[in-house]
Amino acid sequence: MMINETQLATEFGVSRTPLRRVLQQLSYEGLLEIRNGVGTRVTDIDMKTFKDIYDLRILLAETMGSLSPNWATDRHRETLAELIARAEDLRGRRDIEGYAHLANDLSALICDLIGSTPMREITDLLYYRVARIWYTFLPNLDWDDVVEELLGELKGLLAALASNDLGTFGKVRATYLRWMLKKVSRYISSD
Amino acid sequence: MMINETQLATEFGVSRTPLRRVLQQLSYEGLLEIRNGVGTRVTDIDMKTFKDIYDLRILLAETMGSLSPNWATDRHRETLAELIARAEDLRGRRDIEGYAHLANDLSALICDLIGSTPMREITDLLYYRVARIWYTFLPNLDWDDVVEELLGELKGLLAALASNDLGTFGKVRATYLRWMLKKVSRYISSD
DNA sequence: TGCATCGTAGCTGTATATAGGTCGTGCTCC
DNA sequence: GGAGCACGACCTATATACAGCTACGATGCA
Repeated sequence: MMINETQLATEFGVSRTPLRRVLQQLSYEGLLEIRNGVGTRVTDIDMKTFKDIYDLRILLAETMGSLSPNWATDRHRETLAELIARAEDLRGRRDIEGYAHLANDLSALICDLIGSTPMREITDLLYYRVARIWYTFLPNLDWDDVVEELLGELKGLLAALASNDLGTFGKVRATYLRWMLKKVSRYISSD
Repeated sequence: MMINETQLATEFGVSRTPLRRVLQQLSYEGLLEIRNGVGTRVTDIDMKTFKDIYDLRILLAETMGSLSPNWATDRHRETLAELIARAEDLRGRRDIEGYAHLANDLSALICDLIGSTPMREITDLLYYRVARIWYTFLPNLDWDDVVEELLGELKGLLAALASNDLGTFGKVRATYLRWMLKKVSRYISSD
């Protein structure tokens, strides 16, 4: 998808200057490619990069328990319980946008449990870098399968939070990430 | 240290626009703090963040052998040999700027051995985020001690490269990072 | 003398005109 | 007919003027 600065600036009701500030940050985060004289386009991602990012996310998830974790509070547990309710609501109802919002909120919750600021920022960055790719694959996967796997993760995460065990929490998350990677890899190879 | 956009733009012979692009990126990387109506200042770093970043760098270094490493070439070994020569030249000659350049080049060499693009970018980012802090501590440390430790690392790295063992390479690097962290921590606590 | 308030200097944020770069198209020349 | 070159449309990059924000100090009043 191509992006036109003037057009987008008009659409948002601002001038090109603040818009460019945002575009350049997105470019820096790897979501856009800006080429002088040509245009700006949303990057697509190759399979190697996709796997590299997932490997890194898995590594970070497995380590989140040992690198200055935050203390889990009741608020975290309540939020997670809400997410489980929303996930159960997704059963049988093919709502990709709903799944996306749920995944975003879950990512935010997890980041909130990471006490190390640089690790939190990187975890957040890597999530948004592959999220959009994952969503493009979602329509090709078995919906019930995806929802059940998500529910399994959420319940595992809540159990870990209940005993305040962020080590296990990270391990559960890593398992889920591995599952996602495997799911997408299989789709790619069969493409 | 405070930064004035207009002044700095004049100094570099460009207008404020491209300068601001750079400042905003540095701000995004956490090296600057930009406040509307007030000014832009170089951030200083608290000890917790410093330790968090080092913990993360150590983790990444230890994992660089297993997460899609690049193949070491003769060019890498030659460059490393040059770095060793430069380090030996530093013996007895208290040249902090020379040490800084050496460390930068070493960091670039290491990043060049990381095949995973996101991991390489993060490794690079984290290096530059703490490098300037390290240099402010350098004058307070025993120079010979620092140079010998660096030489020890460089030789260890070269030995690992010789047998094309990036796992060991990362372990050696991690050991050096731990030493740096310990050195600075001790200085902080005794301050 | 203490305090509140307002003005102002100086900074970053935004808008906009202009410059510079890239690629496609069509003409020209071989 | 084909290759090469010049031109123009369209894009991002930069320069610059102006608006908005913040901190601080001067000033007037209690």
